[in-house]
Amino acid sequence: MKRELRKAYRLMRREFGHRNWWPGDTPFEICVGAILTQNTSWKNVESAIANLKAAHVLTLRKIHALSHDELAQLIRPAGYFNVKARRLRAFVDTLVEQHGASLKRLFIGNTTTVRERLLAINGVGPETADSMLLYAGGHHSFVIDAYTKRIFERHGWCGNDADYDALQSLCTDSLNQKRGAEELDYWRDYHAQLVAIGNRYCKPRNPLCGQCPLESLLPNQTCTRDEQS
DNA sequence: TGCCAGGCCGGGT
DNA sequence: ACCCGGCATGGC
Repeated sequence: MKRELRKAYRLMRREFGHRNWWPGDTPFEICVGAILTQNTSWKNVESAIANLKAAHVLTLRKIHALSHDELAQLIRPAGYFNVKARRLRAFVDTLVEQHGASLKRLFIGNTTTVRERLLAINGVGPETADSMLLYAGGHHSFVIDAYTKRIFERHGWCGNDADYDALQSLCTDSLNQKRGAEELDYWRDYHAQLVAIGNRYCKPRNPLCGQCPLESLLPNQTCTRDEQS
């Protein structure tokens, strides 16, 4: 199993090259993107981010100063704009009130502590927290998402009942052969590769297309659909 | 046209 | 401890 997961990376990497992810010019922008992309396609998030940039408000202080309605309208293309405006505010409020308006300070400490800190913010769940930790904070915290679950389940690497923590443990325990910056890059790119696979090949209702680089890892070539049971 | 997208929260059992 | 409805736009 562990070997399978590492082999999967080599196959994806061969197909896509190093993804050099996450889209975002600054750590703060990455955090904003992490909240905006909740249950939403990245395309819509790009347009919301573009609005924030065009309005020159993509900074901690500026967002902090915006009214709810101003913020909500700017991020409208990302969907759930009222909810997400509230969540962005909760995030920047916490930064300002508890961490001296400094992202850097938010990320100081061991990964477990910082993760708890993030999860305590209303609107920041496991995936959002791990995305911030891994891509903005430089912490070794593996990101699990809907793609990860779908791909792992399809390949028999987890059951239908696997929850976030189970999948994260699986990844962490299987992909921890490297150290330091090398592992950080590995985990960042691994998740990026899964997203690429998910966007390209592993859609919910799509059968296998015969093109997916992970196809050779399937336990049973005759099993071509998600919903077998 | 309906279904889906890189979740998370709050209220009800 | 689960289960579920709600949240909303844009792309195919």
